[in-house]
Amino acid sequence: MNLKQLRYFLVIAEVGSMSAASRALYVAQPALSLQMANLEEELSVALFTRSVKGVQLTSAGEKLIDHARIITRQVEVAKDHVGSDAFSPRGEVRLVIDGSKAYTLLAPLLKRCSTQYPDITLSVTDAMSTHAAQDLVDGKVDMALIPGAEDLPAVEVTPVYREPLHLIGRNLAHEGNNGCIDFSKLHQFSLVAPNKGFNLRHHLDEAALQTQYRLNIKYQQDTGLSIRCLTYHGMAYAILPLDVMAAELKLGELDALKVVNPTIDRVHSLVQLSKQAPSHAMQAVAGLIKDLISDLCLDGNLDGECLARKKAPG
Amino acid sequence: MNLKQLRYFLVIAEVGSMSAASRALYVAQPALSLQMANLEEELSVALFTRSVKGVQLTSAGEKLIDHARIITRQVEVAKDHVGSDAFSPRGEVRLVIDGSKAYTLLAPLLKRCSTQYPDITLSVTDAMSTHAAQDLVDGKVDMALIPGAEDLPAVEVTPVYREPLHLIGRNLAHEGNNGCIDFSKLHQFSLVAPNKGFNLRHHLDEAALQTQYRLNIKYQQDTGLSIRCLTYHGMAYAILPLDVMAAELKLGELDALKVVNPTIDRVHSLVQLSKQAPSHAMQAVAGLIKDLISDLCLDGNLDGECLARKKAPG
DNA sequence: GGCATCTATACATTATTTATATGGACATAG
DNA sequence: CTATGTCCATATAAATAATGTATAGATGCC
Repeated sequence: MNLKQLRYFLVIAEVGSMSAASRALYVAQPALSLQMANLEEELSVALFTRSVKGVQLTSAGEKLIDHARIITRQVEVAKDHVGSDAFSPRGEVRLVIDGSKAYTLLAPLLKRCSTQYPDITLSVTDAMSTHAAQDLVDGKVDMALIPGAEDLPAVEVTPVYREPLHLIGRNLAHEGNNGCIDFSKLHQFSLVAPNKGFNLRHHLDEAALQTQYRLNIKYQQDTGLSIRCLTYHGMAYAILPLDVMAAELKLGELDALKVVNPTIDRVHSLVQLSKQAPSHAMQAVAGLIKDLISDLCLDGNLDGECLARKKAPG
Repeated sequence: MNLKQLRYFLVIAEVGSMSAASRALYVAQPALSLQMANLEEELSVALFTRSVKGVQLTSAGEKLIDHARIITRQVEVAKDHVGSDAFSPRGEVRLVIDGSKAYTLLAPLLKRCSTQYPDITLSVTDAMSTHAAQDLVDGKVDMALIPGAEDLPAVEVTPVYREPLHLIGRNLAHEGNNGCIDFSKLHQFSLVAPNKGFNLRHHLDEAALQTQYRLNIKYQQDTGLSIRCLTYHGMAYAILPLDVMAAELKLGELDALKVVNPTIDRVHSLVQLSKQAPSHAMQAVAGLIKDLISDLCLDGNLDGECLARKKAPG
C-alpha cells in the first residue's frame, strides 16, 4: 500500500468510475485499474464492485475510504508542519464558510491571507451550515465557520461572533420602533425561511416556542439565494443577519428591523476536527478570521458582537 | 513524499545512522541517502545534520518524526481494518505491560491470543509504568496496561484491576495479624522501594502523608529485579503486589502481609491514545486482557479485584 | 600518516509505473 | 436485433523510479 494508491482510490471512489477518475487525474485508465487491483490483492479484499456503469465501493472499500482520507490529509499536514513555523506558515487550508457570511467575509479574508501569509493556499467554499459540518467530518475541509456549532461532538469549537437577526423586506420603515420590531408582531408578515434542520430555522422555531407566538412561514427555501430572491421581489419577508442583504438595504430597496423581545441571535464558531492536530497554517488562518471579524465589528461593517479576542499581530 | 521514505526515515532517525539503517533494512546505503535527499528536497528543509559519526535530526526532522509515526501506523491500522472484521481480526498489536504484571500475564495472554485470534500478532514489551506511558505517547506501542493512569491526558483509560499491596520479606509469619499488618508498623522495617516518580512509590508516599507515619526506605531501586533481589536476600522488605514474588512465597522462602489501615491499593488500567481509532485487533486484545484478568481473579490466581466486566465470548 | 567509518555521487541494473492498443461485457438507441 | 458507445481488464512497450555496486570525500582515531 502506498500513498499513490490511496490518492487514486479516493478519486475513483468519489467520481464512481475509473475512466472518469483517469480523466480527472490525467492518468491513463489502465494505470488506475492496475493500481486498484494491486491494492485489492495486498489487502486480499475487493474494494469495488465493477460494472459497466462504473465502480461502486464494497463494504471494505467504505472502511478504507475514511482511513485513506485521514492518511493523505495527515501527510499534507506533516509537509506543512515541517516546512513552516508559526511565523511563516505554508500549505493548503480548506475552509468552508456558512453561506450567510461568505459574502461579507470571503473577499477581505482572501486578501489578508495572501498578504500576511503568501505561502498559504486558502481554499474557501460556502455551504449551508449543516452541509458545512458534514464536509468537515468527511474530511473534505479542515475548518468551518458556521453558526450553531456550540455542541457538535468530536470537534474543537471556538465561538467568534454573535449576530442579531433582523426582519428584512420591502416597506418596513414605518413599521418598527427605533429600527426594532417585537417578536410578537412577526406573525403579521408572510415569511420565507429554510426548512427544519437548518440553523436559521432552528433559532426561529426556538424563539416561537419560547414566546408562544406562531410564525407565518409561507415559503420554505433552503438556499440563501432563494430567500434573498423572494424577499427582494416583495413576495415575502425574511429573518436574516443584516449583511446578507447589505447592498439592497443601502440602496433603500429593502428595510430591516431588528427583532427584539426576545432578540434572536446566533453564534458563529470556528470548528475543526479535534482528532487531527492543526497545522501552523490552520492556526494562522483561524487567527486571520478572528482578527477580520474583530476589525469588521469595530469598524461597524459587521453588525454584531465579536467573541474572539483580537489577536496580537504576529 | 511516500510511505517508503517515511519508513526509511523512521529507522534512520532511530538508529542514528544511514549505514546502520541500511543494514537493519537490508537496503543499500546509497538508496537511503538518495531517498532522504529527495524527501528533504520536496520539503525544502534539512531533516538531518550529517556527520562522519552518523546523522542527527534537525528540528524539522524532529517535527516530521511524530507525523511519520502516526502516518505509518495509520496505514497499518487501515490495512487491518479493511482486511478483518470484529469476529476474526488480524494485524499487529503492540502492547506494553507494567513490569510488575508482566510475569503473571504474559504467558497466558500470548497463549489465549494465538488460540482465539491466530491472525493477530501480539508484541508485548514490559517496562516500568512511567516508561510505558512514554512509549505510548511516542507511538511505539498501541496499548499499555499500567497502574496509576487514571488521569493521563489525551488517552483512553479503562480501569481493569485493583490490587492490594503487601509487605514482603523474610520471616514475617509471626509479625502479622491474619496475614495483615497495620501501616503504622511499617516503619519498623527497612524497605526497598523505587524512586519518586514511580507509581509504586507514589502510593507509598501518599499513604504515609495521609497517616502521618514515616517510612524507613533504606534502598531506592527502580527495577523490579533489583527490588526482588534485595528482598529475596533478606537485605530489605518490599511493598509489592503478591504476584511479583509468587514463586518465593509458594516455596515459603518469603512471607507476605497485606498492608491495612489504610490498605494501599492501586488500579491498573488499559490505556490507548484516544487520537487514533482502535483497530479490530486492538479491541480484541483489550477484550482478551479483561477476560484474562477476570478469570485469574475468579480462580484466585491473581490477588485483587477485577474492575472490567467479563466479556461475552465472541 | 594510515585506517576505519560515515555520507554523497556516478553509473549500471532492476523494478515499478504508466501509456497505448485492444478485447470482452453490457447498456442504449435505432 | 444489431450497431454503437462506455466501461473495466489485459497485454505489451515505454518511461520513470528505486536500488545496488563502486568509489570519492570527509573526519575521527590510533
